Amino acid sequence: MNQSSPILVQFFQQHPAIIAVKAVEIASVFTKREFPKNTFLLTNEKINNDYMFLESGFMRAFTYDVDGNEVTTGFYSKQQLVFEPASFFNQTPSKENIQAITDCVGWSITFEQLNHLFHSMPEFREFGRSILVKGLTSLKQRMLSMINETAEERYSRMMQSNPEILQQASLKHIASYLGITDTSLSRIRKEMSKRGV
Amino acid sequence: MNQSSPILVQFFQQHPAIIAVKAVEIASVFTKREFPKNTFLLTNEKINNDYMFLESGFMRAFTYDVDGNEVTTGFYSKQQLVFEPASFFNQTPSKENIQAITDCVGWSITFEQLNHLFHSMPEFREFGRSILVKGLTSLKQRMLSMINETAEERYSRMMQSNPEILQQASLKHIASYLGITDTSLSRIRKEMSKRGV
DNA sequence: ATATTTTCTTGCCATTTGACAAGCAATCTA
DNA sequence: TAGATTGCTTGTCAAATGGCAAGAAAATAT
Repeated sequence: MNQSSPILVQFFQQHPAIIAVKAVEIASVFTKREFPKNTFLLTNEKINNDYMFLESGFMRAFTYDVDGNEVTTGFYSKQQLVFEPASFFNQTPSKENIQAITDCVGWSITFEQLNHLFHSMPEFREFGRSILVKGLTSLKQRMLSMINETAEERYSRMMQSNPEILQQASLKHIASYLGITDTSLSRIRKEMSKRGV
Repeated sequence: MNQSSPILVQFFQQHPAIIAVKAVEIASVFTKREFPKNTFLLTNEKINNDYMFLESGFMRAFTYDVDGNEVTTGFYSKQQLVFEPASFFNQTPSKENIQAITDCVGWSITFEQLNHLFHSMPEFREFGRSILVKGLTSLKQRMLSMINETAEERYSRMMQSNPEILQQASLKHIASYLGITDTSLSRIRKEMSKRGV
């Protein structure tokens, strides 16, 4: 059995269906990974074969639009799972890149290992499903935010709910995540500070 | 064993991991449901307890924004599964409504029945996972479309990929799905027809 | 430390989209 | 069929955001 991470064990134990002993068993399958700043966990066209828990550091996912510009599709801070569901579960080439924005430490398993855990542990299946459902829910929320709110409101909301993003990611990355240009975001920041926010 | 639907059997059989005999076994658990035009499969605050395959007809899901306006979150045509993942899988009150836009016929199972199938049939688990992954993937795609494309491009894309929506849904429903006002969509239509599209 | 590159800000102007209101068309209901 | 409701279009104007370019600031490399 590998050396394993107490933080990882705790992460699984948070799930209502997973008892302590099982959390340890699950965590023991994961392998430690390190990603220095600016290196990639996943690059375009490759198959995502890491289901990775981020223990420390900060990452972002991005893809390219038709004009070749980067579009940030997600930010990941510590204590989150980092993987691209379509590529990982279908074992198909990814359209996304996942990059370490700071030095990162994580723990990962392969597709095969994950399937083995799913097969042998019903409670871990439920955990896995809840991760997908959570992903869907938060993406739906983000979609509604795109439809109903102005860019400034979306930015405000991000400041409140994920302030760490503002410290870690560049304005350009944040802007494309919010669906605006970096120019507009700069102006929004200015407006808000002028009004004392 | 219930009377069951050949269309439903075929639907499951399309999945690579599911063989004919299993498809029949799965389909047999589903119960026939009918929804006259304008009736609801799910309403706000209720727990979604139907994992439903739509055999014929057309449905839409919507929620309300802060000002109380309806926002269409999805359209469902025949041969698709209709349910709200967060409410169904977490068994929590739904923030969405799902309404029949035409008379509909479907086949559904409960949360309990689904879990039983997941538990007893690994291939159905895989099917279930692929449904969630597909949902995530198409929502991501829609998100990118919101970020990178103009409303006209989004509308064009919808005309190409889901022309049946244009025949079934009202302009207002389509507009809020595309993230614009009905007024704007009306103008976009006019512009496009002026240019001969 | 200096040079170089990247990131951020700002100005000017264009485009897209929204808000509101009015009118017309289509549909439903009694 | 008349009346009412709902759905769609259009006009005017305003707000939000983008495109482009220049410069300032910050980060990075040599």
